[in-house]
Amino acid sequence: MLSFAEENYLKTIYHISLKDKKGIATNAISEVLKTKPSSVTDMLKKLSNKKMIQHVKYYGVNLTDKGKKEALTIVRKHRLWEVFLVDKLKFNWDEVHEIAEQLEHIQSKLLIEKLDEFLGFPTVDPHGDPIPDALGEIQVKAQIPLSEAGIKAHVVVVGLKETSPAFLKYLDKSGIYIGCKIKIVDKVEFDGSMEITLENKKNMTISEVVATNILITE
Amino acid sequence: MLSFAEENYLKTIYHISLKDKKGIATNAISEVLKTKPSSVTDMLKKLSNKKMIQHVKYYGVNLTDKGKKEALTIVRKHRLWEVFLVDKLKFNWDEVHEIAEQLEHIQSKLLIEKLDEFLGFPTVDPHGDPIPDALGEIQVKAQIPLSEAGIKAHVVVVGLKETSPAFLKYLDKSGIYIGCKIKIVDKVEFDGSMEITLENKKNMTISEVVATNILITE
DNA sequence: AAATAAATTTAGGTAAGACTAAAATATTGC
DNA sequence: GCAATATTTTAGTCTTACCTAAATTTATTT
Ligand SMILES: [Mn+2]
Ligand SMILES: [Mn+2]
Ligand SMILES: [Mn+2]
Ligand SMILES: [Mn+2]
Repeated sequence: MLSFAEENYLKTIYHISLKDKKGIATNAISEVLKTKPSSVTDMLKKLSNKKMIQHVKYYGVNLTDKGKKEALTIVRKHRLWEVFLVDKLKFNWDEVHEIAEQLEHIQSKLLIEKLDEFLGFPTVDPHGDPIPDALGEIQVKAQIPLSEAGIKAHVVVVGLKETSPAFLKYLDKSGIYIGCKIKIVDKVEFDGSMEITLENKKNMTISEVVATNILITE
Repeated sequence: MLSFAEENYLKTIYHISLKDKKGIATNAISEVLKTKPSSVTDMLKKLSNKKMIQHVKYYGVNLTDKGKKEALTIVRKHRLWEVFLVDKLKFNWDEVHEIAEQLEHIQSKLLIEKLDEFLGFPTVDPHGDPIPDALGEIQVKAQIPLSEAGIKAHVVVVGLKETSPAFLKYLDKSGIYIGCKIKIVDKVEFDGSMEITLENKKNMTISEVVATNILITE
């Protein structure tokens, strides 16, 4: 069994490792977790003893297979709970992270299996991030800007580049949200704008700026 | 903010206080929480400093209004989560307690309000125990044994005195569960057995032993 | 009314997880 | 290549929440 603190460190190391492929720096972890570097060093020793990480003094850490699996389990739980909060409890997608930070530590395999089923086995969370499956496999469908989708393509919105309130408000008004399906009807060469159809058959035109800031798959 | 440990102590003191109206003994708390009496004394000092309890050395503790309100909030969260686990995730009622012990500590007022709404504002949990409302008011309908219900009465099963696997199995087979409605058709004076009708119109006879171990309201 | 037993508190200690200050090591600039 | 700087680790504290052992207080016997 891992403590809350141990789980949070593993998850943080995992998240940093997606950018930094090599050894993760003590300072990088301390910045994310808002603890002092000396506290990080203490924890690294403990996680190293538990074979969750490999730690080379002064040179940084990497997750072991065991540690990576633990981290992915926590990420899975976090994202499933976020889906629950948004889809079932009608939270806004920008209100759920802090609560999921707590819920991700609840211990019960059966609970997560049943929650997954209750939610209809979602593959992305409300922010468009992929949800690892029960085996820790994460589906890394390439996320491309909507502006690069081909004509006649059917795509799914999975994320945003821009997250300013103004942009979110515009999307909300337009009926575009993470997970919604879009068909590309036409692209205007002149200004890069696109004609699209939403799930509800609503037809609309979006500017190139908007299209480059919406990330899709397929 | 209260720690998990502090919340667990308050909840335990509250539960004991439902039986023991006077000062709660240190030993009683230590038995429930499976900690040593000396550890309980330590915690009582802390809770006393926080004005959650009144502690008279060697004579026991009582919750203050503040402490009682905190305890009821935790009970409310525990029971709402149990309803969620049984009603939505299809857990069995005997599988949910341990998970609810964890979920009851999640901090978010809004979460509990939304969960309550999502569940349809339930008033009892899967074990028939009442759920305090957001203000900490608890509906205390008297629970009486089924054996004491009058002829022709329509009653609702709200709890059990006996919880042995054998008894639970029998109830399951008979179609009797917490929340089910029962009509009393007749009582046999000779052996105390009762003839009842279930919601699904099924007629059956139950022994006095069974009738005294089922708790009902109305 | 002592003596004994039971309950409770005090004293002192441990492990987890944070901290500060100081030492050790690595990196950078000239 | 070496001094200055940045990073990381070590050493020593603190708080929380537990523990054991011993002292204190209350309850029960005789
Ligand atoms: Mn999140
Ligand atoms: Mn997310
Ligand atoms: Mn319970
Ligand atoms: Mn219950």
